[in-house]
Amino acid sequence: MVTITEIAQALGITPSTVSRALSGSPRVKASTKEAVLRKAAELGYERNVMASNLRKGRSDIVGIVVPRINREFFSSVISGAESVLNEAGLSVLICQTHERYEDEVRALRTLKNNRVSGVIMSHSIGSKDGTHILEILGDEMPLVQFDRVFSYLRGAKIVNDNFEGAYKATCHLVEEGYRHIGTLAGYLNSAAYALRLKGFRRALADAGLEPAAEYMDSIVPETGRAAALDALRSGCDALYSAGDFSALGAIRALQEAGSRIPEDFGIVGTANESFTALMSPSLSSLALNPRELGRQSAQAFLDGAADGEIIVPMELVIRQSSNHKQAICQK
Amino acid sequence: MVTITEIAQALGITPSTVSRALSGSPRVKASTKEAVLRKAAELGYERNVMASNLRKGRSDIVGIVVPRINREFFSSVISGAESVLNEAGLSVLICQTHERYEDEVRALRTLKNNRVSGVIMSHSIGSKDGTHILEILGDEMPLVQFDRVFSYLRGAKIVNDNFEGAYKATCHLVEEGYRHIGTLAGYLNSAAYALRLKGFRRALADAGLEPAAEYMDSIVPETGRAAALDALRSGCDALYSAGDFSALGAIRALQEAGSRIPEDFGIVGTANESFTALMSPSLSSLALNPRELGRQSAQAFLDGAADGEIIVPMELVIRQSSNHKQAICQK
DNA sequence: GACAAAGATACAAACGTTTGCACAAATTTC
DNA sequence: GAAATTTGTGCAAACGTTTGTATCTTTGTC
Repeated sequence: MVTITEIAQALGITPSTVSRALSGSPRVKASTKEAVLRKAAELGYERNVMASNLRKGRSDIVGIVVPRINREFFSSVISGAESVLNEAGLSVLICQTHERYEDEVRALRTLKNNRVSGVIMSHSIGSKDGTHILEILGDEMPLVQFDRVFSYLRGAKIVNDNFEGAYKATCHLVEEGYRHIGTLAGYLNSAAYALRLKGFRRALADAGLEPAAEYMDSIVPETGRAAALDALRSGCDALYSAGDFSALGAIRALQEAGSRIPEDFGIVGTANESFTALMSPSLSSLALNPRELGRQSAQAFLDGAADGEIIVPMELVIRQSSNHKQAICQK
Repeated sequence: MVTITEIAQALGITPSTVSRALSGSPRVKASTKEAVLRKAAELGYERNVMASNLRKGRSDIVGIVVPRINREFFSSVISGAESVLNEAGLSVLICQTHERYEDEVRALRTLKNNRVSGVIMSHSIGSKDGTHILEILGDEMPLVQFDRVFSYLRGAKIVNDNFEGAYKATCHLVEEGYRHIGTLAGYLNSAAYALRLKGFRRALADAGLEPAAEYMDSIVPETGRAAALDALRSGCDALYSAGDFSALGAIRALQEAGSRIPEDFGIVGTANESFTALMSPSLSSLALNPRELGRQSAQAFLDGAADGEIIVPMELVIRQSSNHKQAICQK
């Protein structure tokens, strides 16, 4: 492995100058800089990152901590963050917590030990509060939280605009002509779901309507089925679901009950999971935009991870399951 | 940040002994070792990984290079590998190539510069051959390839048993009573798809049957639709698809053409994408087992990444789309 | 009790880079 | 034209760990 010392010897100058030349310091003459660059290329020099890190006291690595990487949402966030960070010459060290507090602690310690230049994370379900995070990271390490955030911690927080998103989704159902609209609201102990419910209610209130039904169960297909059948009995003609999986269950149940979608019943889900486009009828969904969440998180880190919340808009993807007007017209 | 030197001073010994004590060298007395450990805990010492890496000439980081992280297959591989590597005290540095040759080169350089202790990768579509990989990594760096492998490179290769898997899937269709079986074979310039076609043919040959049709298009829903309609016209009653998306398209087309699945027509896909379980009818699929691929890749690295191929079995997940016998019986 | 062998620790030199400070040369200022 | 400023480079000390070799201490052996 060729070092800056060898380059220096080859050119009859000192390692310091070579170092400065390579890092583009204004303190070295243009001609020397050029000579160094040429020599470096000639010898196939590559900076020893470990030595550099040691001297500088930090690495060019950003740690990302997520519950699981093999979830489309998280992997897309990572993908987005990685793109931005790579562009800035930084690499990404990934840790999974498997939703466990212990693994989260271990991951943060690993990152701290590797002297990463910052941490971007979404905490695990197992972490009931966030005190351990600052305990491990200390006061210096830049911290960016996304999606699942402890709002009382220092640093930047990047979240979807769940209120506005749910508001838009619900308005869409109203505009399509549905009038008895209910919701599958999901776990209300999560801030995201609570905001979606608020957005739903506000949209109806602004339209002069009452919520036709509110189901606070978890958002899996089974609860979707049960809620949809109940909603049908109580005269609902549309549902906004805070998750796609519960919306899927709802559609199946409604179809089996002989209800036509979107003619008789409209549904909008949330998350824009890949299967939503593949179903029949395809499912309208409020997209979470995870890549953008990742990009913004990375950018927030690059900008210094200052305290504050950045809100990323959600996009409503309209598909067959809520396309009431057009379905009616075609008949 | 507390260093081994401070621990040494506090105990009146030298940094060397502290270092050895912390790394569990047999050359230090049990009592000293214990004293060091206690003092280290007391002062909250944490090893400076960068200094350690510099001295040792390598890091405790393994690089993983994949085309895209936000694909279920790759993220699951990473997840599996990460689990095993973490267990062994190693961290994971992730790079995406976005299927581009240039990004792959850049990623490998980054890893090389970070002096990772090994590379686990699946090459991008843009890499027509693998010479650049060894050019960058040199002769020393342990290399493990998975799924998309250049077989002529040194190091370990972990691949699915595509032949055996397709064989099993096709046999399953035969056992269910279908007799005019075709295939959506996919891109044959990829080794995986070529092997699946071979497995398909062998299974039919062993059952004394002829392939009823073979479609060599890419495996997207659209080609699946077209192929399925053609297959129906030419008297097929089943298809093995080398991808789930083409199988999805096929099912939709067949349903629209009035064919009942699985009563009139059976289908098995490949990859076990998450949507396969959510469809109606649900799609039988040959699972790729990416987590296991990841685990095996990590293990192969830990074992020294010796030359050779490790073949991971695929699992056939039987769902409604091929459940001919039971569907018939129920009537 | 002397001497060898082993056991435990100390010494010191790396690893390759960065960076504050010093210094020399070139340029500007009055 | 001397002093002041700028510009470019060299010197040397870090950064904190690891590890080969040397040294000291203990134990064992005859």
